[in-house]
Amino acid sequence: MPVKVKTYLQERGVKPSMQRVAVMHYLLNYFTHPTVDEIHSDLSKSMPTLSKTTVYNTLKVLVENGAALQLTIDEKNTRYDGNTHPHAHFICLGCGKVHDVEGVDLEAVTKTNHNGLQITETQVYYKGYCQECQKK
Amino acid sequence: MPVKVKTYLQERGVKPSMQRVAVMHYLLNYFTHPTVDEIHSDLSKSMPTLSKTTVYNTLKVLVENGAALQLTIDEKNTRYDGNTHPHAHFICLGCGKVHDVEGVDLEAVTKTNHNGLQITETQVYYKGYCQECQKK
DNA sequence: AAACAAAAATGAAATGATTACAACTTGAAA
DNA sequence: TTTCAAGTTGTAATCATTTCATTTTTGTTT
Repeated sequence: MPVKVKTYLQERGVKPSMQRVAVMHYLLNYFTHPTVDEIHSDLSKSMPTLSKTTVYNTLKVLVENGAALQLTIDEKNTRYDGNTHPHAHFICLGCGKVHDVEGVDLEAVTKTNHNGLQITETQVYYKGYCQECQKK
Repeated sequence: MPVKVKTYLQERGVKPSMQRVAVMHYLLNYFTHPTVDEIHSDLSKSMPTLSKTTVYNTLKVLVENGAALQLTIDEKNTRYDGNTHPHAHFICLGCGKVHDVEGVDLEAVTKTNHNGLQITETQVYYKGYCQECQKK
């Protein structure tokens, strides 16, 4: 771990409770773009009392403080990403997995003049089929 | 109306029932990126027996046949767009309105080499504050 | 035109993600 | 150590969406 998760949260103005550290730690180690359910059920193994409400609350706090990204690429479930560096996403319509897409210059996409709109966030979503699923 | 909605649907392989024509007509006349609820409650005025399930079914058919776009820019509600020409979208975090954003070259955004991913759709979403809401 | 079959529409009920809320716990400050 | 605000928990409510059985419509065949 490069930086302690506790410090990571404090630097972003998030009080580091045990539960918040656990969720943040999860997001900084598994870049699978997990759903609330996945985070909750995985963490429950080592923290049996962790409630799903807390996972919801925590993710809300993390997103509000720029410590996580909220993705709406998947119509079924909101997904979260601990990688807050701007990047695009791809969802496979075959297997449902979400991947990062590097090499898309989001800065460039955003810089265009947009008629006085004040843009705070840019999301680029691709849908299609991953290499695995193309074979089938 | 440039082309009859009935013809418009037939050209896209959608059987033009009364309900489908009504929904498609709505999307081709109101580019407000409406929710299912908005479509249903507006159309209900002139078609009191229209069920919300039918609106859901119809929108699914329209999206599957490329006659409408489904937007997930708004976390609360799925929104639909009768403008299927590729374009970016903006949602105002103040008032919640969704606007089209012209001048973003989606072709260019998509053309980049993405490691063998087969991309069938690209969505570009901006979030922020519209001119009106910036004043407040 | 009657009979039929397939497709579409309907409304009620079920599902499932998310939110609201009241009670309980924790941890830092006085 | 008492106090208080913030955080956590579990249950219940909410609300968008889906499922499903029934009814209606439509087009086709006799």
